[in-house]
Amino acid sequence: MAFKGQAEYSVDSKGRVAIPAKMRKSLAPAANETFTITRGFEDCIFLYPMDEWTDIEEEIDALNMYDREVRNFVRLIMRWASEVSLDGQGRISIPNSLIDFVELDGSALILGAFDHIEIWDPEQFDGYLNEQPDDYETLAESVMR
Amino acid sequence: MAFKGQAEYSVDSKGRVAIPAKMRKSLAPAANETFTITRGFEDCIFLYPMDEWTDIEEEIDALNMYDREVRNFVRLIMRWASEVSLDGQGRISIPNSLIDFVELDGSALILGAFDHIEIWDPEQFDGYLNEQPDDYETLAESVMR
DNA sequence: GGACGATTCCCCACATTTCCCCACGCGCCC
DNA sequence: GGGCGCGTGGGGAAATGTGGGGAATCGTCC
Repeated sequence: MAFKGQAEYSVDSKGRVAIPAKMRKSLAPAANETFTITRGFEDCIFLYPMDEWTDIEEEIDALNMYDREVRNFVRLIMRWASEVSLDGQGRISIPNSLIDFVELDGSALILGAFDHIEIWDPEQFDGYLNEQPDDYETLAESVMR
Repeated sequence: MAFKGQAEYSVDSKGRVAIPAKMRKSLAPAANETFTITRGFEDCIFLYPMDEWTDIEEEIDALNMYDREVRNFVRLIMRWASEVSLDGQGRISIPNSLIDFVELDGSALILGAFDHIEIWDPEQFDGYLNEQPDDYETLAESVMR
């Protein structure tokens, strides 16, 4: 039940974005139509269904908070995080802080990314693709071994 | 039910600060709407819900008080500590000593930091962020392995 | 020992924001 | 071609953050 596909949807004046119906169908019942939304890597937003996020929390819980680097990381990941649920129309509302952070204005690119969903500003994503030094085939060789 | 998110709220003339509703909902019933507030690491205030603080007390209890370093640490952490409870409006009042210590004036940044809540002076937090040598992605690579 | 003052605590009221519900139109699928 | 599902937009009600006031408590000074 992994998240697949992409779609470009509008972000309305209230910061709401629809989650594609196909991705909604990939949601485990245990997720209870609820996500944890937070800052992603490389200037995008991560959307973890509740059941997946629980695993991440367990990993964080196992860290040693008396380590300075751990505190830095925990502050960065948790300060952007919040819980969001689907409304009756299958949308979530993105916190203003995250909209500013990834510079969303008007439209958003929704990406299925296996265990989570990503939200990008379409232009930022174009820029990200162009920055990639390695092509698809080279990446596959080095990652999948 | 970890603490997530951030908010910038005002500190009124009586030293009161609201705790964001979302964080209040993450409070375990066992915490009984009560926190232990104390000096945090890196110039901020730590706010531990009562149930989490119990764990810390057990850790401290296990330390060897005949060790000079242990005594120094215990003095530092305990001398700033006190118990605070939420009022009818979901606020706590911060002891004057801690307000002076982190140089709060007028507004405070409330951070969810997994097992506790942090209170920063907004400018101090900006300075802290700028001091960070590593970016988010690098930190994640070194911490989460 | 009593009275005064300062401080703390609790309650009430307002303004803003957030959330939830309803309604419309396009497009896809049957 | 018709119906149903899906994405989009707006409005009303409840919850949230903010400020102030009054009563009880504590400590201090006379």
